Amino acid sequence: MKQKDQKKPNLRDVARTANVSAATVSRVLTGAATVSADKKQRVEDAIEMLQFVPSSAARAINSGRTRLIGALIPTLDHAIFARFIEKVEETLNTRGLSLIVANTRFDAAQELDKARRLLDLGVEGLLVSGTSRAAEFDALVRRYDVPVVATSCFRADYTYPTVGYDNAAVARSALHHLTDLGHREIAVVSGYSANNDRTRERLSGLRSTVDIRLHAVETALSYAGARSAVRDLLHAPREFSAILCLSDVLAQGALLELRHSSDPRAPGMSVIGIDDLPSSEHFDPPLTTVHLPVGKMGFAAATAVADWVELGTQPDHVRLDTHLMTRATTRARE
Amino acid sequence: MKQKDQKKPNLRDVARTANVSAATVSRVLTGAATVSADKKQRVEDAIEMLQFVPSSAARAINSGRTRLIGALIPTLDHAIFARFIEKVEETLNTRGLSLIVANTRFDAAQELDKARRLLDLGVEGLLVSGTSRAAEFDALVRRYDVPVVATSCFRADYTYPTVGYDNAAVARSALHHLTDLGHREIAVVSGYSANNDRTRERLSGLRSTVDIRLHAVETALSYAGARSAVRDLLHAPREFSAILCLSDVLAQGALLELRHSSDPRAPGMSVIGIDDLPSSEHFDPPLTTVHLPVGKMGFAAATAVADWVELGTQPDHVRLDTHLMTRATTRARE
DNA sequence: ATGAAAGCGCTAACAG
DNA sequence: CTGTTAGCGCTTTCAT
Repeated sequence: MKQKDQKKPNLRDVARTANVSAATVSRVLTGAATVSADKKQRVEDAIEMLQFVPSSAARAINSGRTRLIGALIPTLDHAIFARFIEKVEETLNTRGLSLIVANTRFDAAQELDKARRLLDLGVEGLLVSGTSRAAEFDALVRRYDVPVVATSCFRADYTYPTVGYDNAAVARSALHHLTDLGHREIAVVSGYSANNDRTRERLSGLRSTVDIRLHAVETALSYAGARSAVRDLLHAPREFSAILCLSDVLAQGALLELRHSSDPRAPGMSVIGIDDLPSSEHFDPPLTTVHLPVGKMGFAAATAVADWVELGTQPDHVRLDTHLMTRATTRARE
Repeated sequence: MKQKDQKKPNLRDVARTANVSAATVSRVLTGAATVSADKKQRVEDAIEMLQFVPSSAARAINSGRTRLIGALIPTLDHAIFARFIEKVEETLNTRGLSLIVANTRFDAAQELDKARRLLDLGVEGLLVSGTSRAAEFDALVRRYDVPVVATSCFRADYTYPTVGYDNAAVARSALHHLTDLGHREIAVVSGYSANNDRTRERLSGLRSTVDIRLHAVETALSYAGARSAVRDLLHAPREFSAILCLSDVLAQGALLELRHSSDPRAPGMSVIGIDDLPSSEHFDPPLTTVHLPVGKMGFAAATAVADWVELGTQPDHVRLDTHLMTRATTRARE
């Protein structure tokens, strides 16, 4: 009541009101050192009465820490990334860190831009997706000297530790499932590979196989994209008895198109996806797909950066296991 | 080369190497005042050679700004929230602000907790979802004195400005569509309302209508939840000719179950959703639903906090228009 | 145009 | 256990 309420009170004001030194106030704030119950009480009362809130900036300048981690992800508009980020946030929080998200829209230039922003904001670590980025990225990171962990892939030889699965192997396992069922002519539907190295890795895993005729098409990563791709495929002269979709969204879209289609091959067509979205299990029919442990990946990636930031030791690469979920959309070639 | 490379260089080091004062360095950093081309060049060279990066904390302490906005959202694991957040991030970025996300898992206690964290971190504004929150929330916000904008709803009488649509009206418009088609006995499938005020608002919009028999059930907000709810509904003695789902995930799940079902009523059953997920249009059959402009909402909400933070003027409530998307899953009662 | 000096709000080192 | 004294790294008057 004595002072004007115009200015926000600072620690010194609290000290004054509580009749103690600034150091003592700081002590009760950090909970670190021992303070007599009496003074502690007085300080807390003063804090309450002045409605004091400590300045995060001042704390940061002294501790040299911001407790912020930045994540550069292509988009949140895919269940798979959203789930990942959700788990990252949760894990970081248990480590006392907070998450700043930045969408890059699958664009290296935007990624670089946002990285600059985040670094400038003082993030203590960075999470990135995949392994292909702008040339200036490394220099930037070296300059700011912050830990960087790459996710959604496993590449023991990459500049930064990777946390993910082997995309080539994943695609291969889907392919093997189809070939084991006797399929020899297979259509491959993927999102555009130009700006997506996960897609490229998966495609490369496929290319290395012989004796099988693959017919690959790229389309927009959506139901609509998949439907039109499958429609085109069905109209093309090329034969195929199975469709390998490089992600579940595409596989679900393909399934919708096949059901809709009057093509005689449609009912018997095998379809397999990659991701194992929550919805895939309950789709009709349940989608055969390769399960990718995104939740685990989020946890592992967050743990890796957090450890690196806190302990200062660069973490190892983490390879996550994936596995085939055989459900109802694949069958032996007739 | 002279000094040991162990410590990170600070502005003073730059000043020394460039043979200018700290003030001058600060000037070229902020780009504010005029500095002679010569000195400016020297400073930039020094910055480059020392690989100097300014401290965000120090900048923050002086400017009193963190440029951080916090968003408290239930989950990222729903397309609808993910899309919203994506747009928020994008919009905030064009305003020079960054987004810290915190998931609350539909839990008021967690929301309060995370709000505390965010505020403590120094966010300059907060985005929250819906209108029901912990009692202590308001006091917390008042104390930190930051702008708060509530989204996903429109409530002109709420404590904080709201940016969203009228959930009761939305549900009502879906209902009207069904009643216009002659349906009189309608099953209503929703997520659990206990922890979700959007769901409660939608339900309340429904309750206020007479002459129609509504049979409401709550279930998990997923394909699986919807499927089991519809299965139960079909087995129950209660009759109905249409299913009103309070969100598209549920409606899609219901459709899957109906297709799967051998119940004679299944093929003729009308189904309507709310949300208009991107996938709903391409679903088979295309889902009739009420379109909710989440992207616009993200933009509007971000703009509202950003304006409030920058200009200091509390924004008005924003009511977004929704509209019925009549597609293939609803038909006149036979 | 430029530098000296005075902080911003807090924590930490050091006495006592 | 507690206060005093220095800063942390930067921006900002205020002279010059």
